[in-house]
Amino acid sequence: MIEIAVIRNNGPEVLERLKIKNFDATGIMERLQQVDAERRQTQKHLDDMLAESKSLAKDIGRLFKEGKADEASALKERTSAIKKESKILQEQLNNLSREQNELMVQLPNLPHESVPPGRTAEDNVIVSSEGSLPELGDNAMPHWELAQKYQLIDFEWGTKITGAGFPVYKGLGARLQRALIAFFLDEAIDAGYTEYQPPLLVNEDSAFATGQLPDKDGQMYHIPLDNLYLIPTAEVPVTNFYRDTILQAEDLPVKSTAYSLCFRREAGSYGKEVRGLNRLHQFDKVEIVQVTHPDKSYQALKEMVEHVSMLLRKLKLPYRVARLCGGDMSFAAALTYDMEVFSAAQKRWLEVSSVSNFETFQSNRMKLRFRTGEGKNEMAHTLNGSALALPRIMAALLENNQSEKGINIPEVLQPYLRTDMIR
RNA sequence: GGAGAGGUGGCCGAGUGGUCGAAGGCGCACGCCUGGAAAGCGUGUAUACGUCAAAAGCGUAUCAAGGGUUCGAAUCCCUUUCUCUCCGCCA
Repeated sequence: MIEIAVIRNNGPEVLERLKIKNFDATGIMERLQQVDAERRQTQKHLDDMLAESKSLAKDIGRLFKEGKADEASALKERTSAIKKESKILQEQLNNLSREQNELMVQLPNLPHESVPPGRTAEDNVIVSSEGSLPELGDNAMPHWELAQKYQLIDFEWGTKITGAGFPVYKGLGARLQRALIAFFLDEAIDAGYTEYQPPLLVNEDSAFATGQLPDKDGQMYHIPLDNLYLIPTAEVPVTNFYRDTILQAEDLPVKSTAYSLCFRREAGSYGKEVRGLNRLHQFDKVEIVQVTHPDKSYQALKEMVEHVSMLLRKLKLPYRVARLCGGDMSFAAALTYDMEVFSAAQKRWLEVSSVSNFETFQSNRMKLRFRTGEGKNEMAHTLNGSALALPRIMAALLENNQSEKGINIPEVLQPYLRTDMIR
């Protein structure tokens, strides 16, 4: 949620910046400013009224004690009149607050000034790339064929048990998953993150706080009986650890990491985009999350991008980093870098990580603050990134490292997998 | 799932209709004391919104949440929710 003070004082700028996200906020902003003014006026009116009522009640109490029941009764008339009026005002205030909130929640986060304009992924700006693209022979196989050949994944079983998008990893495929998870977690721990195992189901408040609700309602699996959502990313539970919290300045930055399963309905996806491991309903991911001082968040964003880059270098995967354009960014993000690896047999760049700074957007929704040195409470900044999402990493590893003899395992994974090749 | 008990400030804990944002304690911060520390003493120590250019100050709300009774509610009533204990079920 954008802070109300910004909306109140910098209206034109808000409109301009949201245009970068291809969001026309004119109508919402107009109404919002109107509602905000009305709300404040109503509250002032109500507060004054309640103040009078309160002081009258005190007088009445005193008069009763002094045995002046007649005088007290006279005051009661005024006080009950106030009560009637204030009830109406209270209702108006509630309605205005609700409307204000409903409007606020519809506004996406303001993009950072460095966000390039644009509509689709085509308009993203590649800011760096590293590693050379492997040249595979004509008989190179895509990962789904390799998975079949080496008995690593059974897509059929998954379809039988659940449906498309729920693969069954088996044998070395399952072990490779586990190796990657352990590797990613160990690297995150070495980088100063604390490991957590969060719940995989979250309540409405949590899903709202990180911005999945109401924006992405249809993208999450929902369990109506208990009104819980399956997490689309560990970002949701982990960031929500600090919902309704006031941290001390010296606690910052808070760095958390978690491995979790992620569940996404991916309604509307089809075709080669979803072939094999490219897009799943259930997948594994290690997430890194930071809560930082507002002055430090862009430094932290840089570090997180660097951390993910380091992982990809260690895995010897060619990758590139894209700064997302306004149109391709998520609702809640102020600045996002996508990390893509080259999947050599598919000859495609696959997004394996998305690292974002949300500034105060999530903090404001979840009331995540910190106490400054001067003893004031301020919104903290939140950030998160995948480090990393497993399926596409697996796809690229299988495709890029295939050979006549088998699939070569990168050195860093060998101790975890206890082999150097899948044969 | 059944029965019962309970949710008060960072923590513990008092408070069953009247000046209560809430005693007392702990913790924390600052000051005094000390060679230094501990102890001791003193002062301070919630959040949100509103008012204000801003701060101070002031106003309002908040004792799980929402509603009700009353001139007045932490205190009485209703609903919801969460926690705990016992029973049942169960990895």
